[in-house]
Amino acid sequence: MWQPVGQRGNLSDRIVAQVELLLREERLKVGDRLPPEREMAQLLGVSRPSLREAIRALQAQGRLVVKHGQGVFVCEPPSQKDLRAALHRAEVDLHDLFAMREVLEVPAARWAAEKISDDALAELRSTLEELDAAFDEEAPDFERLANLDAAFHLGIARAAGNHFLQQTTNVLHDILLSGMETTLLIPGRREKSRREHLRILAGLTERDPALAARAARAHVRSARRAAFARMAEEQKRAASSLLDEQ
Amino acid sequence: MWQPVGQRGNLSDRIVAQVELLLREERLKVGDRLPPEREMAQLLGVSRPSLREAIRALQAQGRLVVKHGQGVFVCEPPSQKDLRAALHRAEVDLHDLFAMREVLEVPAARWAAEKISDDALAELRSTLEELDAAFDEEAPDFERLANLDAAFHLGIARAAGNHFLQQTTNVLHDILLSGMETTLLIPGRREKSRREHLRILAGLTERDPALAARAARAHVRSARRAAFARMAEEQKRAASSLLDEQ
DNA sequence: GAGTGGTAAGAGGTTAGACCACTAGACTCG
DNA sequence: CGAGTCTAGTGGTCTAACCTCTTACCACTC
Repeated sequence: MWQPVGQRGNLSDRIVAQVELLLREERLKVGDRLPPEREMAQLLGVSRPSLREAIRALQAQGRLVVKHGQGVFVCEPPSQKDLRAALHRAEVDLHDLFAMREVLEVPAARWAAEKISDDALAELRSTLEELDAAFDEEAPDFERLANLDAAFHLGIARAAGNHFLQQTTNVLHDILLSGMETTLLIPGRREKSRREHLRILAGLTERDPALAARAARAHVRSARRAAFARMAEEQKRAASSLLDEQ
Repeated sequence: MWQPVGQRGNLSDRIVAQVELLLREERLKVGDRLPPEREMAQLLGVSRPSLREAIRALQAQGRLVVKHGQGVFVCEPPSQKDLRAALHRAEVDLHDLFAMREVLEVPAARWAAEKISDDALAELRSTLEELDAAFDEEAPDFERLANLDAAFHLGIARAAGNHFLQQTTNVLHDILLSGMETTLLIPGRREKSRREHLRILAGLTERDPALAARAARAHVRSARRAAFARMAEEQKRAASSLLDEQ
């Protein structure tokens, strides 16, 4: 399992690659403890500082967690979030993200309403239907829901016919997804979001730029309110659980 | 700048935090080289391995890039890199770029007017003075003019306080520069552009968001008109020279 | 028997100093 | 003037030691 690493490239990069391989092959599973640093360094045929650099890099990527006096452990993939500590920093960025959504998606809806094709319109409609169907499944797949929601907005950006706008919207939604900051699973949010989406779609169908733009603005603002409300809720819960522990 | 780090937590984590702070405050800018590891370790009052672990972590996050034999450098935030990579593949035309300038720079001016600091305001003013001086030189350097013009608009995006807006504006102006699509050298354009810049600056100075936003919109539209007028002109000239050759 | 405290083993944390490998630019030679 | 060489400075790696924290165990006390 812990063969000496190969030849090319930075030593610690090679170590990182090897550990990532073991993670992919699930020979290292979540919760496993790695060998002690000294021992692992010997197994890999490297020095301890080099191994530690590799561990640092994997820690920064959220693949490993290091516990002083205990060992190095494989932790959950970052998709399953529990990083309560990062909430504060996330909030700062979230303001920026939603502000940018409004900046980008309102003109996108306006331009799309002027020039969207019937095909693209049909595609948007079917995306919304898929989203609706995905909600009604027994075990709604969070990632699928988030992707379908993003697909709807990206479809509008594409229909707007501005490549720069489209790519920027792409990156923005990537960041939103990776931050798992979607509001879809908030209780009561589903119906609201659904109505808002339909209003945007109506604006596009009517080829009414002003209507589409208004609907897009309303949607982004509503999503933002929901996101911040949930965040405040989570922080309150985190604070009270801290008190309970005392 | 490189004060010894504080007390709590892992040493290399504290170093990471300090470097991140310098990056946020833009005391370290994209492309900057960090001090040599040995020197930097001494400045921070830590050992070289500890510093190297911190550098590894920041490298894994994509904030630093290490070049053997050269040094450690600050690189673009990942989201900006993604956007640039995506746009490299897609072809973007001038219509798209100017449309996006309006989308981005109008809100930028509005937000900047609400929160710009006196320092940032002074910097913008001096950028405009430099731009004016550069015009009056015997042999105006086109690249310098374009960079100063971009610096003014990027300064506004920075003052708007939204990182994503700032990064997107960065990429946008890079593309404009690389396409040599600046309107500054068009006859009669200098004075007009100067007046428009001053109107934006006035809006910021008055802390009047609506005024700043209107001035920014007017400026982008005027620049767009100038660019397309010149382009039409050039095409006409090209066509007539083609006729002449026959 | 339950609770308390000390102790030691083993984990990560940090340091020092040395040497290797790569890069760029200055220098020298043809 | 060009091409090869040299050198200074950079990151890359290693060794070996010591520090600090966590845990488990065990003797001690009540």
